Amino acid sequence: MPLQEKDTYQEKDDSSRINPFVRVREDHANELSEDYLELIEDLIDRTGEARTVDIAAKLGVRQATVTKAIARLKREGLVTAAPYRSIFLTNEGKKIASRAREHHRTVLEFLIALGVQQEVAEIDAEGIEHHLSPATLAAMQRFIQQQPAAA
Amino acid sequence: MPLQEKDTYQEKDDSSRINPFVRVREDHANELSEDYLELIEDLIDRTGEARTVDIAAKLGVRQATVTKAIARLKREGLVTAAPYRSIFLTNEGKKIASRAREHHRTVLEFLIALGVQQEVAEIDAEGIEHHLSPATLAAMQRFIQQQPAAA
DNA sequence: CGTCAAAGTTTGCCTAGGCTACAAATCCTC
DNA sequence: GAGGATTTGTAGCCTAGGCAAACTTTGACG
Ligand SMILES: [Mn+2]
Ligand SMILES: [Mn+2]
Ligand SMILES: [Mn+2]
Ligand SMILES: [Mn+2]
Repeated sequence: MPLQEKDTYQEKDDSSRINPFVRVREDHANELSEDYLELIEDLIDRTGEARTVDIAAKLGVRQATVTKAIARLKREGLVTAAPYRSIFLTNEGKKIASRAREHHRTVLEFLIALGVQQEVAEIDAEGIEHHLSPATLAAMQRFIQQQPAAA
Repeated sequence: MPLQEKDTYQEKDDSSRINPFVRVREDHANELSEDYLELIEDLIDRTGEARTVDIAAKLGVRQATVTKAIARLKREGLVTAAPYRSIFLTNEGKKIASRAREHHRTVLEFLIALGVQQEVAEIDAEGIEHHLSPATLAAMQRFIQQQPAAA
């Protein structure tokens, strides 16, 4: 067998610890799904339907890119969509969308409570939201509570 | 000319505003460079040299992946490296490394000041650090100052 | 109802960033 | 100064996620 016995993924005295870089790559693997699902839910709530063209405009990508991504989400059982028709979330998709929306809201409120200007907070939240452990999210919520909804 | 006049990248009444999703994609395009450069500087400081095998172990990837990434950093003028020799930062590379390290330290201290456990903070910081506007970074620094270096 | 603009899809291309398998160079160690 | 383990590099493969261009479908409306 040509495979080496010991891989070099982790130092030995480190084998039980999470590698932060590995965690970040995992976060990024989920990021696109989360953003799409949250956005689709949002569009349905606010405009009645989720169309390729609107998703593309919001995300700043071309429609072809959205079509391809939707195909993947369909494969993963997170959305349903018939050709030339708009997009719907499965129950599984709805769960992820809700969680994503919740994270997003928490980060946004947290940054604002911290004193960051609304518009900047909205930009930064979009990236940060995918990299938060439950403990960090909890700390952010605690902080929001403690703040007297400042002026 | 087959190209459509109006692209759909931005809604019209929105054209001067930054699209958060576009910003996140830009952040991610810089992320790998920042992490590599920070790590290379770290290894040089702590062990005397930056070797492919050690970079791979730290990042949790295979050596072949590192070799390819280093080739890209070389192309971009951020590192120098002769075949079978260890890796060095250019001045440009050092600048980015220092900035990355600074961001990293700020986020880490901030999360700890917020009450997040050290180990969790170290994991989350690795992802968050790439998504921070100057204003948010400044707010974090303010918060760190205000905290009495709590027990 | 026919036309045509808007929306959606398909195809083919590209880069980044992973991987394995194998080849080559380096460098301990005796 | 061999020889073998370690390290580095190369080649080829894969997926994700972008793009443009061309094609197809839908549906509004005159
Ligand atoms: Mn996001
Ligand atoms: Mn990220
Ligand atoms: Mn990082
Ligand atoms: Mn870092």
